[in-house]
Amino acid sequence: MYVQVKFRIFVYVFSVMKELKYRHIQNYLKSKIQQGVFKVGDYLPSENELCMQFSITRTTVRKALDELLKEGFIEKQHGKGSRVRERRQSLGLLSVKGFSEAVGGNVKTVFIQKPVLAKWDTDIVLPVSYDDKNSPCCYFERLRFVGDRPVMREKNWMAYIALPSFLNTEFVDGSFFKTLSQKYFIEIIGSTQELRAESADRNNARLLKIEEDAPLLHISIKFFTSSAKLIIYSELYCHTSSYPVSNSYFL
Amino acid sequence: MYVQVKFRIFVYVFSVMKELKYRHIQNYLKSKIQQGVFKVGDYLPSENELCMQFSITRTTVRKALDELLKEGFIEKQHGKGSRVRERRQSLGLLSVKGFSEAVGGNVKTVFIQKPVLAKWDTDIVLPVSYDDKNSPCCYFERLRFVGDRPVMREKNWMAYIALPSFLNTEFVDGSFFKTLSQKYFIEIIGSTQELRAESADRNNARLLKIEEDAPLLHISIKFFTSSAKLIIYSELYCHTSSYPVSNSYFL
DNA sequence: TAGTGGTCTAGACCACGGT
DNA sequence: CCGTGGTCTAGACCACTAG
Repeated sequence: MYVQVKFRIFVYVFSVMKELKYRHIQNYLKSKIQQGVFKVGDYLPSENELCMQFSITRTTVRKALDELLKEGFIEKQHGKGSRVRERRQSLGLLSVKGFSEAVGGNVKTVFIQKPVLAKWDTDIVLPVSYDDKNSPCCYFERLRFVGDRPVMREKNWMAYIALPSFLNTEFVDGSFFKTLSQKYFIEIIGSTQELRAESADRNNARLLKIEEDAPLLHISIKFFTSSAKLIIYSELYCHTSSYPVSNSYFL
Repeated sequence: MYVQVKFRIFVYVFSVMKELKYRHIQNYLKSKIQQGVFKVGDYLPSENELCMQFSITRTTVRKALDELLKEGFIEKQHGKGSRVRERRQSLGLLSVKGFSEAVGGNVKTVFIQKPVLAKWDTDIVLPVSYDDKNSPCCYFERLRFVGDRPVMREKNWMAYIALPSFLNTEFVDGSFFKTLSQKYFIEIIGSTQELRAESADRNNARLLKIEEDAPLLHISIKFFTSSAKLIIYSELYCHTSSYPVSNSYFL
């Protein structure tokens, strides 16, 4: 009896430690993508090749690829292969129309405040988690332009301890999310948002070059990431009269 | 040679006609859910039972259930079973805070215009598809309250021919989407949206009982459905100062 | 302990894409 | 024609839930 119990505990601990086979393949491929070994547009090894490489069956390989598909890292093409795709930014987050369409030199992002240590601001609308409040806070602020017109002010906060070396990091392609993915291997896995139409206060009016009291779209977002420690809080102020905010969802 | 070609055509037609086994199970279960045979909270037959009922393997049954999971019709519980869940309304669509939370008698929806034949309105922001423009148009308009306060005006258009008997249909639980699902077996499968902060015009100000020129959140949505013929165009005007619009996205 | 869903194996045949 | 991904079979063992 005693032996049996010990055995069961051992089995339990072992099973908790063990990484599932399909998770292993999934994480292996994901890290290769994040590291840029497999670039956007590249084809992954075929399912049969992966079977041989890892000595597993196709069912398991397909399960791993299905997960990567769900996460938006790859797309599959019958008869051709699985290809790395640009990860969907449409994770329930809204994009300013013109930021995706206008791919010429039209779009510009300017730092108003490069990442610095700061206090947790009362401007943050969505509740800041308890752990975050007990950490120093890292803050940065940007202004986004379409052509010469400022269309969005973006304020971001997060726990300093979650990204220690972030203060001195150069942004990859000027993108915060790309930086998180490629330098820290952290992905956005979810978000909650609140949207309001407000009147522009003096500061926003000045930055976005609109009249005070003009209608302004205020979006409060809390981003959850693959790192449990890192939650990103953002407040966006969008001048939507020429460039509405848009998004799509399918499936 | 000639015979071979005929044979291949036959095979092709056959394969096009044939419903995949997992699709068959998927559609079977989906229709039972939509018809209310399996209600929200009910457990579906176990995977092994479905195997026996349809004389197929568990792999195939699981594929069918995975699809239903992705579509949001069921949730799985290890060791218990697969349960019908309230289908996610969060298909990229935003819900007014308070409409989901306030489940008491607090929320009210009032028709300003019951479904009628109308013209395609120029108020529709997103492009109306060519086929739709050539059909008569069905229109209805509602006003949504939290308590006694009007918080959202909702205008809806769609092709009359896609839902012939809709003009005389009673809404299920006062919900348009529930009506589509339970009476027509049509589900929302995607949407695109545009959001703007605007100043309230006289009409919206009157209906929402706010001042003219107060900031108003204007959401334009195009819903795509499981019926290729039916696309729904909506324009929402939200008074967000007390009840912001919110949504969440995960995975 | 019985029944459920979760993972995995070792095959098979098919449809699609390009040579 | 061959290699790719898509579907499907017939098993096996495991972990979770509940009586």
